[in-house]
Amino acid sequence: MIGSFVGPFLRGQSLHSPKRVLFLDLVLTLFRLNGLLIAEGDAMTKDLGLTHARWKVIGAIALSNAGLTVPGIARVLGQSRQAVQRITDVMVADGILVYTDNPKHKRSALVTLSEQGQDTYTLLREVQDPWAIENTEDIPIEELETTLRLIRRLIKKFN
Amino acid sequence: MIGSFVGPFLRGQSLHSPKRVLFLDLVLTLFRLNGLLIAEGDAMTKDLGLTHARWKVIGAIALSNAGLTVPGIARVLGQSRQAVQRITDVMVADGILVYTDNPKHKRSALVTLSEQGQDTYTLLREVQDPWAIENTEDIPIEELETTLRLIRRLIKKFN
DNA sequence: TCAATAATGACAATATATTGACAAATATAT
DNA sequence: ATATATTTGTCAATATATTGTCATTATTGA
Repeated sequence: MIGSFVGPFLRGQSLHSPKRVLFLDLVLTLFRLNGLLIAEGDAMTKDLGLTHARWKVIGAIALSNAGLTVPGIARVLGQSRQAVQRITDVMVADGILVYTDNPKHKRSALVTLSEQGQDTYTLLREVQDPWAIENTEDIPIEELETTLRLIRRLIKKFN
Repeated sequence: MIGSFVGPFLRGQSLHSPKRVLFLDLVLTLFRLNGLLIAEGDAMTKDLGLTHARWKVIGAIALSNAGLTVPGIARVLGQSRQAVQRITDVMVADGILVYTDNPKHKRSALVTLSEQGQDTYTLLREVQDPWAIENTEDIPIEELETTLRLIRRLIKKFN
């Protein structure tokens, strides 16, 4: 019974097209890597008092050129804005983040690093940079670019 | 101050090496895609009474050649075995999964699809296959292969 | 074989995330 | 301009996931 379905999207492709299998395999593999990356980050930041909910937010802010709002961070991280709001509220209370005036929106503040937050980010970079360099040492830059482009392409589809 | 650190891992590479930036960018992008994929799957399986915690388990079992135990599923999904144990217990109670004897381990059962579970999987395939084909239509198979190989390579590093 | 190490199930506490709802602010289209 | 749709903050309920612990089972290495 499995595999007997032929729907309107097939457009002549075999249901057992290698691309289909490849893609489903990729999805499962991405879930796994996601978990491992979180574990890597947590291990890396253990001494900094960070959790993945926290260093993800810091990373998102740091990598953004313009400022980010709470929903903006949520979009970058692929999470609900409520989850991000929760952790940013805590981080503001802890003095790591600051809500600053957003000229483009009356209610939706920009989330920025406090002085303490910038210090934390400096410490984060001190472990993150060597980690990033170490783990890409044997990977050709072309493959990284191809992968990033493909991931972005998928994100565009699912947005 | 940021960027002034030069540690033992650099091995002659610039701290601002494009690979480093590319990689950190990739990591953030993977987090985002992870969230979008979960949203895609949830939307896709809404009518089947599945949640991402559930269809992930079903997908992991379906894509495995040999049988999988609870910790095995957890490894494939990059999650804690306790989280998987929780959801498989519920799914067994719901009649979707069955714990079957594991010849290789006295206590750690193999998790398999019940008859109802196989029916559910058939329905899942009926939406998942067209989805997979549709979303890879414009993507060259070589890029999918390169990406999957790179993701696997990273997984191996972090295992 | 046998001691040491790792993996597993079970339970509990906690953290994180989603979903739904509603009012206020913003963006969009006409 | 103005009506409509979307976005956002907030609160609450619920789902999902991690972490820690301990006894039991498997695996590994000497």
